[in-house]
Amino acid sequence: MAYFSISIHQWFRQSSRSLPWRKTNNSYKIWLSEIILQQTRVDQGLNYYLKFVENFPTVFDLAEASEDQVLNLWQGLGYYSRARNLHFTAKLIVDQYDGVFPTAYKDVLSLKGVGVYTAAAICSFASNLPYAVVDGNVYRVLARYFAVDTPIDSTIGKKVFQDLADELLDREQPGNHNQALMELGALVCTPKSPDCENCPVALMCQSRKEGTQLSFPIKTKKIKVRKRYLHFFVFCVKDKVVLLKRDENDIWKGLYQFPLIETDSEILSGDEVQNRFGDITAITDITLKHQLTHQTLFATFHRVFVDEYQTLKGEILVKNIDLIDYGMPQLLIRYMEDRDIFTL
DNA sequence: AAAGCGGGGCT
DNA sequence: AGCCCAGCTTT
Repeated sequence: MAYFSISIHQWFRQSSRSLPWRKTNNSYKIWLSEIILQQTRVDQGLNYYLKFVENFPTVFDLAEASEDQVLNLWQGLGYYSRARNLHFTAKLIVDQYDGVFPTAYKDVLSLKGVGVYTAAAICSFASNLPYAVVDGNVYRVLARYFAVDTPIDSTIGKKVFQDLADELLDREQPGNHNQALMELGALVCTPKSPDCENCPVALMCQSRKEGTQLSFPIKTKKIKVRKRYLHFFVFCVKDKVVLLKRDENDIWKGLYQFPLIETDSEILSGDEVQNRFGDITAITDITLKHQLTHQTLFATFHRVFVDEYQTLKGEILVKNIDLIDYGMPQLLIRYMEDRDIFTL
């Protein structure tokens, strides 16, 4: 076997973290862990994984849950389409596969929320099938090891790195090989300060020879952040508040929020409030800044105290103590905790 | 091919 | 403030 694979295997046996999804070959649990970990650090996803396994021990339990329950449990983890697709796929596996998680790569890849990385991960971890994973860690490790200057965020780059990973794959134990490669990226070949002194393949690492580790991997696209101004109206109706579900293709789809007026600047005119809600007395509370990857949100909260409220289409009245059961954006959770709205 | 989608940790 | 994370879907 090749130097690279032998070296990372040995390192992996000695230095890998003990993680719950590595102790099973239950493809349901492996699938669950992979969806949770998409674009998410292990430290952040671990508790969610434990919660989900506890609440939904089998795919049948997940399929029987409501989407609201699943989103509520997913609350705070971000990229909520993952939760909606997870639930959709659980129902599909029960309906179309009698609850038996598919094994063949093409079947796994066809599942909603499963792309080429996740399909390769599930197939190699659960069934030891020879598919090479390419995630953010793999891009970084391979780009540095071979000093590949092809941008990873280009179509050609994706192919170059997938081909490289395919060639490098240890076909005797693809599952261990894939995990070792990713673990190396997560623990040693880290983005900002790689621990080359303790890297098992430092001897043959091309970028280390050149001292150019930090210039890899190459990315061309820059993140552009747009500003948004959100005015939330917290209608307090005795011991209840008004919520509605976000159903647009926008951030937080599927989560619940307070009635909202979005504006082009921080200015909200009285006319806009009048047109939307009629004659109300709103007390402007506070503006919170909330940073998402691609958006900077300025959320101003207005409190409206009324004895009665005629709900409009899609709106519901929820007791404050029951708010905990609704999946809501982290920004609103933060506000409600600050104002003790959960217990009001 | 490019844009859109969260939240948190690290530098 | 910018970058990155066990990426995928939609446009």
